[in-house]
Amino acid sequence: MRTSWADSVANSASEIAVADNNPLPRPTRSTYVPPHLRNRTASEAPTLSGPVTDRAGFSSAAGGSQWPRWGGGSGGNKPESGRPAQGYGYPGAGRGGGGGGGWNNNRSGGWDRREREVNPFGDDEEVDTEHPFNEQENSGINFDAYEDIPVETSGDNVPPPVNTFAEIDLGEVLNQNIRRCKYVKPTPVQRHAIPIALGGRDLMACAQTGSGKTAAFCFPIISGIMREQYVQRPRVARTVYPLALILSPTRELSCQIHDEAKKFSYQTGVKVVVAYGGAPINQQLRELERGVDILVATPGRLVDLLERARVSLQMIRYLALDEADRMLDMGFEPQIRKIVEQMDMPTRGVRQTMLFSATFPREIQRLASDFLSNYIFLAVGRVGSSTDLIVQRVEFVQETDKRSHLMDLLHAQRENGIHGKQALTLVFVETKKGADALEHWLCMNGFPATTIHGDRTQQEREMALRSFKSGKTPILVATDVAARGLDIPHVAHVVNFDLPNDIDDYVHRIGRTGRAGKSGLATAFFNEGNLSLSRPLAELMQEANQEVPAWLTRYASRAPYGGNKNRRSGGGRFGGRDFRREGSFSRNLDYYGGGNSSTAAYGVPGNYGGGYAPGVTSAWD
DNA sequence: AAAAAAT
Repeated sequence: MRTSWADSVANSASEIAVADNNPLPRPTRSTYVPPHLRNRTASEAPTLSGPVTDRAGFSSAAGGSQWPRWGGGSGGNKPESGRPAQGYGYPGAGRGGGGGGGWNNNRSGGWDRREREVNPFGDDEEVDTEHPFNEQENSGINFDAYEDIPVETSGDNVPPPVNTFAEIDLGEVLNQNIRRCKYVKPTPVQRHAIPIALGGRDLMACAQTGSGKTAAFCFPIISGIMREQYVQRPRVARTVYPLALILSPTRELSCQIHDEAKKFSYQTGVKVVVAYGGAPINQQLRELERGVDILVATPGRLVDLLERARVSLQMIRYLALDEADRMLDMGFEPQIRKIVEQMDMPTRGVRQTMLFSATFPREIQRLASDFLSNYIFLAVGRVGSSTDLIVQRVEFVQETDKRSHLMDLLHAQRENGIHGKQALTLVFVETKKGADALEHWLCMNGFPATTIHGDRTQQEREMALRSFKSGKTPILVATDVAARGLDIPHVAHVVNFDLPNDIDDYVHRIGRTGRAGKSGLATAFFNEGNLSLSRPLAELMQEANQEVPAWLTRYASRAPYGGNKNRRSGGGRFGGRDFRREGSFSRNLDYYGGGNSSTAAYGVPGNYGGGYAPGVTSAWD
């Protein structure tokens, strides 16, 4: 039987009082610490925030600091990754003044910020330290859906995966937050990616957001920053020096990552700030000035901040690109190169770089390798594993019939729904104008809808998302701005009103449902305008054990090879192969290689039974 | 051709 989190917390509250040897003040409202008693550890090291081993509550000092102490002057290195000794300079040295020396620890501004930190978990209850990772607890993630998922890794000396959070020494404070999040055991991507990241290795990972991808790169980053005894950063007027940078392709996704990272870093002293366009910059500047360890950002706003010299990347130790293939495609690549290669960020091999996405076209992998050093490639998933959870339907609908067809779907859905309530339905269209038009039409016809796309103000976008999540407008019409990464609970149905031209986009779109191991439905409207998608779509559906309509198979068999960019560029659909391994020996398996072997890929159902089939797709972000 | 991302 399931025990609620609140119950177990209540039951163990008295034990905690004894068992908890965490020196930090509790986040309870009743605990008032007068100013003169605050920040006692800091008084032992006046300009710094105190030894992090105290703050983090690590069970041992094993490993020690992975990086050279910035104030110590010793040129240590990261033994695990064999990085060269780093001769960091001390930018701004001598410019600071006064008592504490010329350094400013941005993480602690004279008092311990944690005492004022808003509890992102919305309660002030303690967590169960007596029964860490109690298997009876339930995070809401359906772990059974993740059993026996095959994993492919390549690269030198891949650290072995772990099976439990307890096996990883992330630090007690972070462990508490993991329990507060009700994560009982790591998801497959976390099991593999966290040890790799903690080992200081660069990583290219194909993984599913719904199963905790954000945590997979956040935990090691937060833990790594905490493990620093302290970090001394330059003090240059109005410039801040984050230690970690997380980039994502949309503003809403950056916000989401920020929210998650804030939860994970609660009470750790690690400060997370988000910066994105469309919102007043002054507020973001103020947040930055209050100190930042982890900066989550969209590229445009970050470039702005860098050009204003309000942010410097020279202290960056961790770089994470979420939706990395998107970040490196034509639209974004120049900006990313500018940020990573042409500003003041430490070079690859000096910083640690982690790229995450589900889809990783070979061409993008090749590009991405510019940013990586001796990296490990990780692919988590199995033929049809995740998309098994999403029922995919394709219907032949002429352009002129799409609206009435959608109306039929929505009516049927409403009638089958509980109390006649409309289930959350996400409708993807091709254009911003089309989104507005469809939204208007739906509203006119009695279906409360809203829309999200790049022509709306940021306020409108955020309002639309809130209104959808809350069920106030249970239909959200969206462009591809909402296709990737967004974790919207309870999306029952994704409708591809207009299909995308790229199968990877389709994979990301339908992945907005069937999250966290739950089931979902995806319906696509297909017509002659989508011929180039017929082959990859039919393949994908077949590989995911979906029913492929005969008419679609016919279209697919007639469709010219190469109509889809992924066929050419090397597919990145799951099953994701490390492009470094695609030498001549695997030519006959390389369905995406541009060779004629690819024609063998289609219509060979015999391969799909077990294990990997090359070029397999799933809804893994 | 469209979408996203700075003002």
